[in-house]
Amino acid sequence: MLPLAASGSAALADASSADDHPVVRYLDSVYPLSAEGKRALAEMPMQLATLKPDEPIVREGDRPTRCCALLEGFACSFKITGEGKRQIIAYHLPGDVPDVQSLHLTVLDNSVATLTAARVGFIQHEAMRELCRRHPEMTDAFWRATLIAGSIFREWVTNVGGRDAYGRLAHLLCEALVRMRAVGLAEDHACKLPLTQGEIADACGITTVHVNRTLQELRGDGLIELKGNTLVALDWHGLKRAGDFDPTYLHLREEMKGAAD
Amino acid sequence: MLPLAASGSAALADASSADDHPVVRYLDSVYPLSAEGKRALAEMPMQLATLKPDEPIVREGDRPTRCCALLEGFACSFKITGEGKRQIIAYHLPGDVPDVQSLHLTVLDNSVATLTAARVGFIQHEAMRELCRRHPEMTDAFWRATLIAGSIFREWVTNVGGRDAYGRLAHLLCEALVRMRAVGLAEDHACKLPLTQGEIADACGITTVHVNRTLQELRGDGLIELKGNTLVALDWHGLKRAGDFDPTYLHLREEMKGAAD
DNA sequence: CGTTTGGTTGAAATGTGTCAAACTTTGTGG
DNA sequence: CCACAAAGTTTGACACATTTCAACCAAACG
Repeated sequence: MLPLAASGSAALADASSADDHPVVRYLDSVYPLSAEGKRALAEMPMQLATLKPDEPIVREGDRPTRCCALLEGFACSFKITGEGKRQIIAYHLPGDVPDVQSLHLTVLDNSVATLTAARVGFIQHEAMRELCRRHPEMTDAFWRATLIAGSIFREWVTNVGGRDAYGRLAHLLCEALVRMRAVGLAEDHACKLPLTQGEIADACGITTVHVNRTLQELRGDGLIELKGNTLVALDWHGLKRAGDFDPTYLHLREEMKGAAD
Repeated sequence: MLPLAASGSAALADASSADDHPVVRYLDSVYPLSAEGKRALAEMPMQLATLKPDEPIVREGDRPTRCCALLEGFACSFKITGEGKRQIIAYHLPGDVPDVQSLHLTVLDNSVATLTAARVGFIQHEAMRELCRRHPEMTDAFWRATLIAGSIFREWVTNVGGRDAYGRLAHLLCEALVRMRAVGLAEDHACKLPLTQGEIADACGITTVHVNRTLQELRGDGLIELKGNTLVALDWHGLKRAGDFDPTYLHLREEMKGAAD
């Protein structure tokens, strides 16, 4: 793991290849980039920040002048309902830019916070626009990334609206595994799951207590092993079946489809 | 109501002003268009079709070569879960293009069907791309419309995941009223609600029976009147409170914010 | 080592689902 | 225009999934 350096303002591109840049790696997996595109992206000036777990990044109602790229660690988008319940609406992996839409929608309609210790890079909207102007492929790449995020929202509506607790959890775990694999953070059918049961609960729209009981069911059925933040799908096909999981909605590129097997 | 003409292939722009075109009207409400932009949009060649209620338009898994513009009537996007449940993930009003994302994502991840009798226009992807090339403002307008749709998905995740049946229904009705008003299909706090209780149920992730009972609660609390497809918010502020409704997520333009009062 | 955070358990309360029937409205064809 | 069929709404009794609350346990941590 990279050391979590102190805050500062710098481009992330040093001697190392642009492919080491998490945003480059993710975006390239979504929409193949040219060498120049990658370099330009990696050389974007951004203000680096190191964050602790559970730290806010941006808040609902903000009118940001910059985007936030997640470089290392995990984060989530969420809303707080009137009764004070937190609904997690998306998980973010390294390379994600959770608030790209702030380029076009002035006021943020959800908050973003870290789940784990994280390193983020803030990129001025103007720099972003300049990049897209100079390298039209970047526009397409961000477009596609945004559309995929939208597709995931649709699937989440289906998940919380249409499946019971058992199915929701199974589906969530399937998605976690596939997305982790797609960015190289999982091997075979095991990965880190940097979530407490409470955070899983807030994403699935059920209680912590019920998450706990339902996870035990999944374990009892021999589908998963989950202890100390490590998730293993003992029976991948069974888990997919339980979660009614069809990875189409992730719109993986042909070469990455293997991540879903 | 316009007569539902037989299918055919034609531009919709005749002698009448471009502003009569539903897509022009909606897109302009999202992102103000120039006169030329409006004209170009209204003159887009499209294949017209007249559809009955509950007719499929496109299906999950399709790889469309054209987009579908809803010209008249109402439609919805949905997915079918493994247990055969239908989860409605979005309602579409006249002027919507429910599957714009098919321009960038080859395979559709949800189905679209009519709710009422409807008139739709199919537009070849190539024509769409040509339009955006010639009139960059159209790219921005469709972008913004897509982002707003994404924002609505986020709110729906919150709605089905974070609120009980009473709140979900209240929220849904608030959204319906505001969106209807924004496109001129509602006056004051009344509008047509072209949905059966079953269709409301499929959107909220609850049962038809429970929708029925909960609607009675809303009526009993003096919040709404709802009979024969006509919805009236008797107590708009009470309904907003009940649904924990904050219209920020609809990203209405300043001039349209009145639709939410 | 004590303190905190997250996980686990049990019993009772409750919201929502299920099933089956009756009722009402809408639409249609004779 | 009526009569009938079809579709949508309403009701009741009961089953069940999920919540609530409270307590206890285990692991992580300074």
